Amino acid sequence: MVRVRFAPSPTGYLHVGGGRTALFNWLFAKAKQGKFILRIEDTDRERSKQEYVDEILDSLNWLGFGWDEIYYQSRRIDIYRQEAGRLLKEGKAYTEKLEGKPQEAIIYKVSPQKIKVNDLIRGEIEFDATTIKDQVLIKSDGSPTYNFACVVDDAAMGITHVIRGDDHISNTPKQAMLYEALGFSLPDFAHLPLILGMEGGRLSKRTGATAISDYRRMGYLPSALVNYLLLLSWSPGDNREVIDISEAIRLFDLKGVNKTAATFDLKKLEWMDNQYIKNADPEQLADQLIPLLIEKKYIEQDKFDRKYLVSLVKLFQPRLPRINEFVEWADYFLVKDINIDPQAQEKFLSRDFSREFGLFIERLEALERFDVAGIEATFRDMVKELGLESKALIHPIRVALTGKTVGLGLFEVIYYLGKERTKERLEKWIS
RNA sequence: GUCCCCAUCGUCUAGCCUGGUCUAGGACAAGAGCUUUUCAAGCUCUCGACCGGGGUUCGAAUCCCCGUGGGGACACCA
Repeated sequence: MVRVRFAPSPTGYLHVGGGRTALFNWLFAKAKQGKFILRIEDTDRERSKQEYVDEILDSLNWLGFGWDEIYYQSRRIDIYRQEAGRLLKEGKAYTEKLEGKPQEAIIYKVSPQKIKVNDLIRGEIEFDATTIKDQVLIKSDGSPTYNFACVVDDAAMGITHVIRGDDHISNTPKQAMLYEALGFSLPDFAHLPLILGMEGGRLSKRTGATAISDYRRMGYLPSALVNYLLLLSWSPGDNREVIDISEAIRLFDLKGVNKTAATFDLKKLEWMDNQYIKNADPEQLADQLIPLLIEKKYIEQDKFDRKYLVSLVKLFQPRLPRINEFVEWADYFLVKDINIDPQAQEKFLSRDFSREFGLFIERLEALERFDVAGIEATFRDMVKELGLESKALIHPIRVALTGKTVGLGLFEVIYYLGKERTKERLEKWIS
């Protein structure tokens, strides 16, 4: 049975690279009907924080990667000491006390040899152990080092496939030696290419958000982020790109993972997010928006028209790159006093429209069927009578009603704004 | 510095293993146009890549070597 693990260290938030590693592990487990194990590598007591553990678990849950088992290394210290003691007894390790350190450390004696590791993604990689120095197993404070705890745990937890970031390649020979010394059999290794920032090099705060929780906060749909991450260094082999998670489980294979580092591209993520927003349930999107709208004071808790909100969400769904954008894009449907973009005003409302706006209000008042088609028909008639081009009036009205130069079709705007609000906003421009 | 990994459009990638069907395909971005109303939606089109050099071969994006470039790792951090 396949058993894989994701082993984050709670010394920081779960970042995009970690999320992708978790995804591939989880996917591999699902595809092979194996187990996905979560191991919190919290042996560094100084830097490990409970808040980070919470944040990592939250992010993983949000992404939808449930785990079958969870372990904390901090609770397994005895096991590591015991295993190190064994190596000591067998003469494979020695102790050393450094000046200023509380106790002796246990150190593994590296013997010169060639170490070959087979990587499922890269094939055979050879290392020369003479370039590797003796490895500390147990530090002077009694805690294990990363490489040692990792090996002891992977063996103890029956991990069959170690799927992790490329940055661990150079740890692999060190770990391979420890497997052998401890008498454990080697798991399969698969090193995933790194995710780079737009300017090359590591994804960093400078080049954009790095934490999964940042993307959550910005309003990306987890399904879209997961789909985007899936496409970084993996491809189904054909041209499919929008692949939901159940299809991904069916298609995923380590063979489809390529060796090249991928650059994180926010534009494509936005496009992907829009693909998912389009197909999302508007009721659910509305639920997600409600707290934001309340915070903005656009609506009041339990005092708003939910049906109306949902209909607005539907209207904007095809266009939103992130659901949170709705707050800025649809504000004029929700607030009493709209903000008018000064440039838009300058461009479209610099002359006097009293006559046209006044006439339009009259016609709307007289309109029998106040629906999109009716509004459009009456507008077209009026424009014709005035001998104007429709766009000569459409843009100024849009700016007066929405404060923006871009947005929905004007007649939809009027319909959803309603007769009264349309009138009020147009009247402001009549002198 | 030492060790390791990688190399197809600006970006994500297909093709590479099993050389010919590749005048290299798709997507994002960008640009142009259409949509008797905007674009931030939709549709159409355009731009745009096999890092360089040597081999091997009738033939190389595909195989081999060297160079160059990029990335990663070299802690009693993980």
